[in-house]
Parts: sequence; C-alpha cells; structure tokens
Amino acid sequence: MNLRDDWNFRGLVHQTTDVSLLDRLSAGGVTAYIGFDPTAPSLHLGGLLQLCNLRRLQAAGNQPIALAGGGTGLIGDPSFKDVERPLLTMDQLDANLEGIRAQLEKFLDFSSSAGTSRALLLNNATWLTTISLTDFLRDVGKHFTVNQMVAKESVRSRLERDDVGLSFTEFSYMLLQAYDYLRLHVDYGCSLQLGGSDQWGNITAGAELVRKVTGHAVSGLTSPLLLRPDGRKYGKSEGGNARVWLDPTMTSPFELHQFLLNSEDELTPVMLRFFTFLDHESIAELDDAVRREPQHRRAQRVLAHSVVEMVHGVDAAVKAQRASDALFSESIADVDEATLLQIVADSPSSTMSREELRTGVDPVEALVTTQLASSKGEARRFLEQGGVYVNNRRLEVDQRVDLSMALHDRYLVLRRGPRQLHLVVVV
RNA sequence: GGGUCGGUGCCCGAGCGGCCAAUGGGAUCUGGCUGUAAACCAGACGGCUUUGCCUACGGGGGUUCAAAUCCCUCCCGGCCCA
Repeated sequence: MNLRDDWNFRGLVHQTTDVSLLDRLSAGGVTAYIGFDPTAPSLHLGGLLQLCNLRRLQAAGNQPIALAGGGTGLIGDPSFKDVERPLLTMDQLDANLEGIRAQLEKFLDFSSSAGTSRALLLNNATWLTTISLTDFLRDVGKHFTVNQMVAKESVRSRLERDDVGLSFTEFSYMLLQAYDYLRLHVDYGCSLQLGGSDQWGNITAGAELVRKVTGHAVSGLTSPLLLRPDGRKYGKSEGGNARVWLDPTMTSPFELHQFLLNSEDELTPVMLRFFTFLDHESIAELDDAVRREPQHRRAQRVLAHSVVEMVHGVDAAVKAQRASDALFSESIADVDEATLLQIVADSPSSTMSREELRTGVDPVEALVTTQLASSKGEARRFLEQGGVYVNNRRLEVDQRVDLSMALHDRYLVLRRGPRQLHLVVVV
C-alpha cells in the first residue's frame, strides 16, 4: 500500500498545489513541515491529525519537520482581541518546547539512525526574532501586494465585519508564516507545507514567496478539518479553547479515552482514518460495525484504545480501558486505588469521619451533605425512585451508608442518577 | 402625565373568595428501555421534625371564619392617548 492510495482512502487530502505531489511523497525523499503552536507545554487533540500525517510521511521515507511557532507566538494570537496576551518569555517557550518534543518523539523518529528522513524540531523564533524590520520589509514585504493580501478569504471576511477590526499585526501574520517557508526551503531543502484546510491561504502565500525569491516550485497540502456535525471544531470547549491535551498531567489517559469513546457515530469512521494506523480492511469492518450495531460502539472502543496507546503507551491504554469499564459498573470495587481516583477525578468530593461511618450514615443525610440532592425531600425522592448508588450498587431506602462499603478502606463513590458521581473520602 | 390591561412556582401560562402548594405545556430530575447516545414510555418536580405543619401567587396594608382570588396603596411591565 503506497502513501497515495492510503491518503486517498483515509480522506486526508483537502487541497494540494499539484497533482503529482502524492506520488512524489509515495516515492520518499521529500522534506515537509507543519507548524505547531508552542503557547502551551503540550499539543492538543486538534494537532493529532498533523502529527499522524508527519508520521505517515516519515514512514514512507520522507523527512518531517515540526516547526514551533515561537516567533509568531511572541506576537500573540490576534483572534483573542482586546486582551493583550502576555508575551511568552524565552524561558517559557523553551519549557513548552521541551514538553512538545517529548510528545513528538512518540510519533516521529528523531534519531540519527533515521538517516535522511530523520525528523527535526525547529523554532521559528530563531529567525523571526533576529531579522531586522528593514530587512524583512525589503526581502519579504516587497513580494506581497496589499491587493492580493486583502483578497485572501481569511482577511476579507474580517474586513467585511463591522464589529471587529483587523490589527496590522494580524494582517501581517501571513507574511511571517510565508517567511518561515522560505527559510525552511533555503536552509533545509523543505519543499512541502502541510496544515489544516484553514491554513490554505497562508500555505500558498509561503509557496509563492519561495517561488518569487528562489524560482523553485514548492508545494502545499491541506487536510480537512475535523468538524462536529454542528460545525464546531473538535476537541475544543464552548469557548473555543483546547480541551483535550496529549500531556497526561493535563488530560489523563482515562479522560482521553472517555472523550474518544463518546465520539459521535457519524464522526467515528473519519476519526479512525485520521488518528489510527489500522489497515483498510479493519477500518472498513469497523465502519460496518457503526452502521449495523452502533450500540456496541466497537469502532469507538478501538479508536479510544489505539489513540491512548499511541499517545501514552500500551499500559496506560489498558488501564484507561479498565477504568472506563468500571465507571458505571460494580467492577469499580475491584479497581486499584490510583485507577479509582482517576475515575472520579472530575467529580466533586467531600469527607466523612470514620466514626460516623462506623455507626452508619442516614442516606438522606449523605445525599444532602454531598449536595447530590438539594433538599431532604429531594433526597428521599431519589432513594424511593431507586436513583442512588454506592459504588455503583443501588442503595435501598432503608439502607445506611457505612464503613463496610468503603473501597480500599477509604473511599465511597456515591452516584445519583445515571452519571452524577461524588467521592467521599473517609478521614 | 391620563387611560387601560397585566405582574402566579425554573420558564410560559390557567385559576379570579373556601375542595389551591395551585390545571396545562416546556425545562429539569429519577426509573424503564438503551450504547456511558437519541427517541420513546412511566413517575417526580416549594420546604420540613411528612396521616400533619410551615412558607409561597410583585411589595405593604385592609375586608372576611376563610384571599392567588375582593378593597386601598406603592413598585414594575405592555398597549392607547398627551
């Protein structure tokens, strides 16, 4: 299976600058880059597709370059206007890059044994912070006309709105990115830039700059953005901020697993193509499973497991799976302490004294003090309706909560209704 | 400023002297079903020391054995007139 056929099957290509590109990539020997935002010490799920694509490229014998936007990051993301974002210091930037490098190493081979396809991690701050303004305007700026910049979709849409302006900094962003491409081409022989489809304008601007300055034709390729059925970007919160991170201390393997397990049916086949390296037969079979027996969520399970395994390793993946299984079943009693704490990491918690638990606590009291019920009347109702669980086992109306129920002699997992959890720690 | 209609539980909206903690719809919640989904079905939905008690129908005052319902007054909103 060559790269071209694989990418076509997976639907990884949205736009390309030239039709022969995929064949050249299949043959290997191309140097390609993708830009990453280094404003956080971790990449997020949205960057996973590009990461996977770099890996696919490298596997086919091409050289991947991950370019951290340290320089562009210094200027600040203009889309969050009126909040002047505190500029990253070089120290912060370096720390972030260290974190990101560790993540990249799970996907790409940075060792010298990879030969000409050895992966590189670069930072555009290296050149963007050292070039002088006059050099930049003379060598880069003169190749762009404001006319064509204004014609770009990304700029025009902003100019047409009258509620928000477009700062000069933001306007010049595409020049900075174009300059990146030029430097990577001249210094590293890079001849392809990848990105999400929202990057198309910036990518072609860069390719054009390279052509004007060097006379060389270089390429661009964009992938479709992963959109939810309602059009929002995937893995982002309501406010548009990244929610799911690849760093296990920011998003635990369990959380990542849960997030993927809950993927919509319509999106799952796409995600399998984007985020896994499964062969085509397996993917087709899982497509079929989504269609025929969606209730089993086989595709989501495979997706969750393989992504967690890829990002955090096989041990973490197995644990996450076990935790997920325990979340709503009585097997929560069999899970080890660390796993248990992961399961309830998002839930509110409170404490109860060992003394009072020894004699047993009235369930109505327990529900009210843990705020799982807002009044005693409500608490009684929940109990009568059979909507109260301790360690995922239904609590009867007259049953008191006592020490014998504690897991690891320390924890009680109270649940009200299908998914309102509360952790009680015995003190 | 004058007139008029109205302000009811999370929201909409009935009730217009006792049988009203208040019909109905939505939201929400619980159970069933299920896929840790949607839809659907059933139930719950002011509080409590729960065969009863307390607090509630814009605020305050009054009439009455008894008021969300009648009267006075104040506050707020819609519409009409100036």
